[in-house]
Amino acid sequence: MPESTVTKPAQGYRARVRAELTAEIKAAATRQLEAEGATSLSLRAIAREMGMASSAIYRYFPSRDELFTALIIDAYNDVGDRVEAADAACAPTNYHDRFLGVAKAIRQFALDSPHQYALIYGSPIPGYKAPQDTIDPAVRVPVCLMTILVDAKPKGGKSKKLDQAMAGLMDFTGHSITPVALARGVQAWGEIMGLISLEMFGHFENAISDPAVLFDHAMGELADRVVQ
Amino acid sequence: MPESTVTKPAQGYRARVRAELTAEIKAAATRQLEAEGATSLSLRAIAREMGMASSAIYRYFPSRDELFTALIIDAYNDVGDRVEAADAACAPTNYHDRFLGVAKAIRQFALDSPHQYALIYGSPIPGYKAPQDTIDPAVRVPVCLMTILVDAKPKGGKSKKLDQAMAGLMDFTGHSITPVALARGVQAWGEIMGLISLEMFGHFENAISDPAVLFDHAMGELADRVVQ
DNA sequence: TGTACATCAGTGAACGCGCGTTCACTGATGTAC
DNA sequence: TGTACATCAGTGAACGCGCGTTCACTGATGTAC
Repeated sequence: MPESTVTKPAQGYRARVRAELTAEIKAAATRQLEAEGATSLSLRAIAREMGMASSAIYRYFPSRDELFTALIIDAYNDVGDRVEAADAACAPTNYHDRFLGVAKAIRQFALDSPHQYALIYGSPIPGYKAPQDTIDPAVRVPVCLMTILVDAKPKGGKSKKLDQAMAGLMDFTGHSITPVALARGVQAWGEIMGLISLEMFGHFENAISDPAVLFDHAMGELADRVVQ
Repeated sequence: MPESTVTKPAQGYRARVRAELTAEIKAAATRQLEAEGATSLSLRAIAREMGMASSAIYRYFPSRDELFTALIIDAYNDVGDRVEAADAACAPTNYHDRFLGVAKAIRQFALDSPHQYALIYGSPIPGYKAPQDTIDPAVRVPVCLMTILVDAKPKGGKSKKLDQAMAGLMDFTGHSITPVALARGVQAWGEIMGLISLEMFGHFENAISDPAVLFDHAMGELADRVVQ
């Protein structure tokens, strides 16, 4: 309810209400995600929760898939924000802490938003094809990890085979580290995601009662190995 | 069509037909899984594919969830069979090869049956609660990995905190290796599953063009570190 | 400043579809005497 | 060996439900002159 604002409201009243409602729809969708999982997310249920006609959703998202895309991008940006913040909070040359902070930030994201985690790191949604716009948000986490790795200037042997197999990644690093060192980074990324996924998806049941302790131990050991 | 079998057919004709049809339903369900993903698996579609009334499925599986359970158990047993076979094919004291064989067997399973892989190692199916019967098949892979680890008698420090955090696993090993060594095994399991999941779920796109080369390299390095 | 028109948000009914599950039923196959 | 009965597989209709999406519409908000 903007009354007597002297300055013209930023891009108009309607645009602001629209942005708010768009956010609200995404919030309702997120809530549904948490209750039911990704595949059973329904436009009608969202509309119901918001007290509007189901057809009204189409003023904000042209289809169910577009809504999915928005949720996926938000999830990637959430974990991306956390990871970059954790990284930035460390002394730039303290690679060990930077690595550890990033790893813990990813796990914390998973614990805080398990369904968002499953949405982006679990099985792909059947029938849904991620558009190009998801790529940039998606790579923020690996980019952050690889940047730490490159900064740490790790040693490692050469390997023409590996070099070719990871051509895309090698280009990204500007060939400033060797393929074996880079592979170690990818392995670390794999170990982080693997441990978190095993935990989140129930594979530690009856075996590991305190995953946090194991994770922290593992990440300490991993950081020693990869960026020290 | 069993004609004039002298011996009485094993547990009767009907029982055999029944077993065959049960298998056929699971096969049709698997085919659907491959085409549509886990959540959109429908009893009616299976019945349609098999040319029978949708209600007939209920003679074989009392509900959709029971069918899911059967598929999940089959998937765990498939990867379990592969992993145990790969392990058994190695000289028992060649821990390096045993580890490598097991890791490659898991990845090969994922490549051969991506949707089965997603079914058991991806996001949980919303609304589905895995019953007790899935546990035994589910632990075959980690049990195999941990057995190799224990056989290799790895060194490693003590840690009361880790010991407690992994109490269940420690009990399984009969406390024959230290918690730090055991943690290294869990880390290895995490790295295997993480690298495969990143690959299968599309996170290597544009970065790693030949995941097989990276995986084999990583597993060689990992085996050196864990069981050598 | 006031008027005429264009844009937009939201409605409610409808289309066409698929789903899991139940139920009373018909025949065929097995079992007991 | 033959008969009477019980068991089982499979049918087809029905219940009650939810879904994504389209469409013509009503009012309210913005814009141009």
